[in-house]
Amino acid sequence: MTRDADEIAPLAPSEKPTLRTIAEMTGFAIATVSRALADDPRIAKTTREKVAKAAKSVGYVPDRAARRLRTGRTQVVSLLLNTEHEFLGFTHEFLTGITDALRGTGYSVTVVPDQVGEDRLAPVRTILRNNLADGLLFTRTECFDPRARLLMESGFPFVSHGRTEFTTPHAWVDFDNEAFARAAVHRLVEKGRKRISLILPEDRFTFAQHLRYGFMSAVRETGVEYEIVTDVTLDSSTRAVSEALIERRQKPNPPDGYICVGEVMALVTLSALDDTGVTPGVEADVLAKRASPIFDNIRPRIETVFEDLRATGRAMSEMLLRRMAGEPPETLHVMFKPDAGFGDKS
Amino acid sequence: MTRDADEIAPLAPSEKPTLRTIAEMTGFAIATVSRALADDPRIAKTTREKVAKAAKSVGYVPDRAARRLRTGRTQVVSLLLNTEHEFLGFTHEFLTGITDALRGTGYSVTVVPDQVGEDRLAPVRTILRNNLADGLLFTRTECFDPRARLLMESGFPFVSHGRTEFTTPHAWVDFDNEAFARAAVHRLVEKGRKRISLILPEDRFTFAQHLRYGFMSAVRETGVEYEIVTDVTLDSSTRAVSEALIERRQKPNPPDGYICVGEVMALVTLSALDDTGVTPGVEADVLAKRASPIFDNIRPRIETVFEDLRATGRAMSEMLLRRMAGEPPETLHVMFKPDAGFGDKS
DNA sequence: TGGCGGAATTAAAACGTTATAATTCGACAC
DNA sequence: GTGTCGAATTATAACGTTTTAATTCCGCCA
Repeated sequence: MTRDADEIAPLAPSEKPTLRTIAEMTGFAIATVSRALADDPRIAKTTREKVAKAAKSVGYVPDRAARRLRTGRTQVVSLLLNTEHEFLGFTHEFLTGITDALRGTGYSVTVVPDQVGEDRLAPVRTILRNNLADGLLFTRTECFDPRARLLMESGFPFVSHGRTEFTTPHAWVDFDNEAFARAAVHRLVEKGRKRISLILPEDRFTFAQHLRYGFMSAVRETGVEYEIVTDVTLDSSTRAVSEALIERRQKPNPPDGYICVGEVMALVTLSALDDTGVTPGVEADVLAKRASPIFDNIRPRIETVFEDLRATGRAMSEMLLRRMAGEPPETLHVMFKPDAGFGDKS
Repeated sequence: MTRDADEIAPLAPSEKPTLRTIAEMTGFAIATVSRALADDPRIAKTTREKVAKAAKSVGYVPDRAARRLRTGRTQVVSLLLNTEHEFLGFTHEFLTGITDALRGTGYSVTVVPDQVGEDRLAPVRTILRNNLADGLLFTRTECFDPRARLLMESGFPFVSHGRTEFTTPHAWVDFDNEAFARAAVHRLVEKGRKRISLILPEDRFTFAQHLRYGFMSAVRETGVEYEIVTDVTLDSSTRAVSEALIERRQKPNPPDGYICVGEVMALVTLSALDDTGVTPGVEADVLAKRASPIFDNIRPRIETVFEDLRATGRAMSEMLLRRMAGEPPETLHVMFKPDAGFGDKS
């Protein structure tokens, strides 16, 4: 109506600006403003510019609830976070990578607890049914992960940390645990170790298979003796692991090389060795995968391979953004390789 | 219209149930259903029951976007999470406590990065302006924390981890760092240590004051020698801290007692001692505050005090719920005390 | 018989968007 | 002049709630 002048009307006192505010300022209809802000080419360029200017001048930012109600898109990404085990740097690094990648995209991250013991599907179902997110990230992937299956069936965008054994492709980011295990065995043999011990995750996790395969094939290649600790897994309590390790050392022919998947295992192993009077680097060697830079300060120094979880979180988020934008999952995966060799510095 | 029968109509195929669905099933109006579900006493009891039953039978759950649009409440709690420093167990434990306490309340947690280096207010402003949450949690509180100030001015519910020095009351949860520092000094003196070293957080953080005060008063009480490391703070890089510690040991009259605020400092200190040929427990002692249970596996064993961050996260969330429900902040605070004394087991 | 009060329910508006389906209006062809 | 087309804009409905302000209806009193 009052669109004669080229000037935009001054903004109303101090109410939250909405499309209507801008419409009144510029004299255009709400629908036009909405389209103009979406940069719809069907709106005249001059109009778009005028609207953009007005929007900026009042600091307009679209109401998420309204947009969400209308479009059904939440602008939220959910992270299924394991809360029962110890992770040291894991959670922190991973989360940092995720928020890093999502910065400036308008997406926010919500954290949803994932108890491996309980029904891992429950939180996923809630998210799907209540439409709480546009995409999902999760860790600790199982070979036939029920979450992955449900999400694939529902056509819901997700990226898993770790692969599955499903034939249908989905987006994933993984660390090459097979290569890690293989390299660790070779390195220990190189150091003259004769009997190598490994603690695995529970079998249902995909990376248990990768670790086992890498370990076994390197063991066969080198002919070194080996043992895979039974009774105890990566998820056992530190106390249980510690007891198992100590008990083993009191029996004949104990291992002299230890491969540790993660810093918690490494610390437990080191303390168990210490408690049984074994000096790492002398009578035995410990090799570990670690996610936290702080490990440089562990004494005695041990050789480690660094899994960059910040980069992992970043990669997963970027992938999820692409999935949510409609990109098909076929080519969306990244495998992080262990760095060239072991070393306590890198 | 068809409310003659007492039976509720069978639900429509497989669409997302809404108030309208239930209204059609029961024959009541949407408004009635809404009220009934809110257990409004102005609705007849029998009606409420019938509606509840129908809602349950179709698994109705209110649409968050719609509710949010209508009421302005987001059902979201935001956590300002520091992403630049190393925290080992901190983030994981803290977050676990939060999700724990929020389970079943309908609130979800979003994680927002908080870079101490950058403008710490920016994320808060965004949250306020865009109405992204109903409440806020943050850590690493400063004496005159600008975030706390802004939030108090805006009347926005929040709980800080750590106190401020503002006169206006606000909700907080804190660990008694003063008592920790005091107890640590006394314990070291008890062990026969003569010169005690402490690394503090940057001055602007409130807990720096508490630590300093506890430390200094115990030092005066006992008459022990002391030094507060300059040049370096809790937030310095591990490398810088390590170098400072090592350098100090090469000068005359080095400390023989170290108080470490957090496991990162403890590890760095232990490794620095090791690197300079000092055996903890013999020529020097290290005492630490820790947040992660894994520290039991650190060798050499050191005495620690456990700050339960899971409980902290839980307490903060519960408090925030009460704040969001309108409870005034005056009485909302909890101080966690260090456990009775030092010990490597508890 | 008429009116009144109160309990129970409901119609309708609103929250701020987006998308569908008009509507306007000038230009241009016939 | 009439008709058609297309570009630009707009009115309107809808998303699923909550809440204000009716409306219905019954019993009861005068």
